[in-house]
Amino acid sequence: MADFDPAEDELTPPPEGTGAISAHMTPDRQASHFKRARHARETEIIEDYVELIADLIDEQGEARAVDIAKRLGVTGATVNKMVARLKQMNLVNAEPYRSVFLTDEGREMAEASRERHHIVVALLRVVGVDEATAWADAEGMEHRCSPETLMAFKEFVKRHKS
Amino acid sequence: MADFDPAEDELTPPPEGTGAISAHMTPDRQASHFKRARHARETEIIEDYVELIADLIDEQGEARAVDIAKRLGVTGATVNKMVARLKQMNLVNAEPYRSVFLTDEGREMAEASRERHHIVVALLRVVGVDEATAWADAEGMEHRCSPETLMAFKEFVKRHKS
DNA sequence: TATAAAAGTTAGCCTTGACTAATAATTGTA
DNA sequence: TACAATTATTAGTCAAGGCTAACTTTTATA
Ligand SMILES: [Mn+2]
Ligand SMILES: [Mn+2]
Ligand SMILES: [Mn+2]
Ligand SMILES: [Mn+2]
Repeated sequence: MADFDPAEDELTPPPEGTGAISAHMTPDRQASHFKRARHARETEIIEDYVELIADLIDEQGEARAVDIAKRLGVTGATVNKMVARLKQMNLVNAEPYRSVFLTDEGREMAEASRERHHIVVALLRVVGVDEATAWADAEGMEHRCSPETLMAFKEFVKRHKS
Repeated sequence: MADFDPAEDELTPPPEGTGAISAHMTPDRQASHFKRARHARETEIIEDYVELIADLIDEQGEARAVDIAKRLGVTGATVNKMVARLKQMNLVNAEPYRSVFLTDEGREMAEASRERHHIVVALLRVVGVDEATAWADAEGMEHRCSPETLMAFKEFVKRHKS
């Protein structure tokens, strides 16, 4: 952790040949892309949990561990441990044997995740991906799009929604 | 590992409300999306190593551990351990104190990864993402697009290349 | 050709995010 | 209200993918 420092993350122009390196893509800049990618990997699971907890609360009135486990396809033990982490991070409130609730911070993250998720699905649909595939692929892609890219997706979708 | 079985991975239609579940998005289907996503996370780092090794070989004639480390932004020790894993997986050939070479299988994976990487960048450019952001975001997104989505991207780019 | 610098290796540590198995608490039902 | 079924918790295990520090080998150069 603490491997990625946004301050030194200057976005990098593209290569010219087949490989990745050119005058614009120095080893250092490429390394910063990989660091950014590793950072995104770290937050992705947290985001999925929080978004799913919000979905359960909104759909069923509460988020029980057993339902979280069912929808994520993991065991209850895994959920239990992760909920403890989310609590530690002040994203949820949880008491033993009770269901899970979002803090204000958690709710905020959930809404943001949900919006990104939907933008990615919409973009995929607009460029011709079928609905089933769009929902499947968005589950991973959503975590790897920068705000800039999401904004571009949003505007592109708006222009091509017809 | 071995958590994702492509056979039972039926692609899933979308939700209707705000949350994720509807008649078409059952808990089971949503779980299969998450499993697919976890599977992609597992292979992503392997793909980055192999693609980078190919880049180094093509650009510099050989892939030395020190250069792999520099471009990935990790330590030499990390590269050493990972190269041992790649060798185990029959993706590279490597001897102590010598640089790393791709097996036929490794070269194949590298070419495929490279192509996906370029398709994703091209798609992002077409929908209005600037070049620097496109290269940064593609580093993560490239691993999370299904073949169906990549095909859609490819065709969309072809139609909108002008 | 010595010697210093650079590169590679190894051992040991850490966190994350899975798992199983055993146990405990809660909830539904006869 | 008992008791069974469901749900939650805890303890222990594991692999992946990072790290540092110490050491060895190779390579470059004085
Ligand atoms: Mn999501
Ligand atoms: Mn997701
Ligand atoms: Mn790539
Ligand atoms: Mn990548």
